[in-house]
Amino acid sequence: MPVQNKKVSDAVIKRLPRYFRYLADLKENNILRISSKTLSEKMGLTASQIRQDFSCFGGFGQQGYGYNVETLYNEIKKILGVDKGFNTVIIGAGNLGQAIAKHAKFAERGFLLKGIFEVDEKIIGQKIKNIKIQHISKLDEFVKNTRVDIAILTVPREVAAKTAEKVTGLRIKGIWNFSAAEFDMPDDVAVENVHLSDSIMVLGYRIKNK
Amino acid sequence: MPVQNKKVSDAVIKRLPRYFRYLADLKENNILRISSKTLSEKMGLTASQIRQDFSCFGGFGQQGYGYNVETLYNEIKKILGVDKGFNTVIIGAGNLGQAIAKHAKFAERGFLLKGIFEVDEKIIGQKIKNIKIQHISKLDEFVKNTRVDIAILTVPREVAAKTAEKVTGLRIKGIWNFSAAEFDMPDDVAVENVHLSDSIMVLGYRIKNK
DNA sequence: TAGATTGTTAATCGATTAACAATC
DNA sequence: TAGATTGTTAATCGATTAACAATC
Repeated sequence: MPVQNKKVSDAVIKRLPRYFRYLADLKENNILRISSKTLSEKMGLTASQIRQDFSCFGGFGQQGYGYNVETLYNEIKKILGVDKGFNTVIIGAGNLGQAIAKHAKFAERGFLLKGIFEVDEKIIGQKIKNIKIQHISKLDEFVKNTRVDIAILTVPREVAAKTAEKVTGLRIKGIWNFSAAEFDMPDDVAVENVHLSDSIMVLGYRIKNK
Repeated sequence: MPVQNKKVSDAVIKRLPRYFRYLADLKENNILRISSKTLSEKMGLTASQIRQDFSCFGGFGQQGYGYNVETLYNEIKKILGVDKGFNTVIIGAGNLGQAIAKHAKFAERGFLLKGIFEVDEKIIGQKIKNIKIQHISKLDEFVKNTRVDIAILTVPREVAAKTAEKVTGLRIKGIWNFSAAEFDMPDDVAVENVHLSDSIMVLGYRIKNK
């Protein structure tokens, strides 16, 4: 059984979704097996790194054969928790919050949107994907009835920290943060920042220095 | 003059926007100077790393004093190219494309939206921030009249690679890619991927393994 | 001046790559 | 079987951290 004994490094974890995408693609193209060498050429990695990465979780290959695409896909799916799925709520139904709510891809990947919360009365009551946008004050009651794994934070910077605190108080264990704020959270809360401004600035730098 | 002789590593570049954010914050709070030690505590880095990072660009501090916030802010701004600014176009005016178009923050950071392009006739002709959404076929002519540095790609995965090629053919030097596709580009084109699905999957992993 | 703090060189740590025995 | 390819151990590379002379 692929038991993960020593802590897996961040670098490896960040590559997992990329492996997952490539394997989904191979699967779609009815490719049954793949060697670390072939995969490395497709992905622009070294074969060595691929084997090292997978071996963190026990290794799923077979000498002389390579990896069975279906098996590997399923294993990574399990490692990422996508097989079990996660329930999410969006907090902040502005432009970005609404765009994310409407994004079909997340559901496909096992991230199910269960609720949308806002403070702006003009937006509250509207429906997105058959989910009625509620006032943020209703969140407490909501989490009592529905398991919520992830809060997607698309609120303005000024209220982000406060909202993050509120959310962790409700025992939500993960925050997907789109606000420009950063916050320290208790150790049992996972935060993943999507700083779009940072990302485009890195692009700017690269253009300038090409 | 802070001349950058040897290639600056990716790790450093990715930290620059974060420094920039923290410095903007310090500036806003009328803090005039800061030492690497104090900044390191705020940001959760080591003072050593901060000094190493800045020294890649020549070093902006002074012994016994630390760094002048305003100066450092301006230097990083220059390094990132934010002072000169970048012109952008959005290609794909779906939910995400529209949300990005409406996002005020990018303009503040020197990324000016100049055009929006689509294929869906139902959307074409609408206006966002006083910019009329045009058919993608108008892009060629558009770039003849307006300098475009960055194409923001919010098109479906299936057409992403083709669109990226089109864009580079028009001499646009940077692609901010939100589609799940990946593409190899000529060396003089910079691509920055924002794989939202990857990001939320990493979060899922972390929640599961806390 | 004395204390503080830089920029840089050296040491350490961790991640990537290479090599290879094991084996399908 | 012989060839292919794994998982893993060892070597290398690069990034982070520590130390410290220089100096404001």
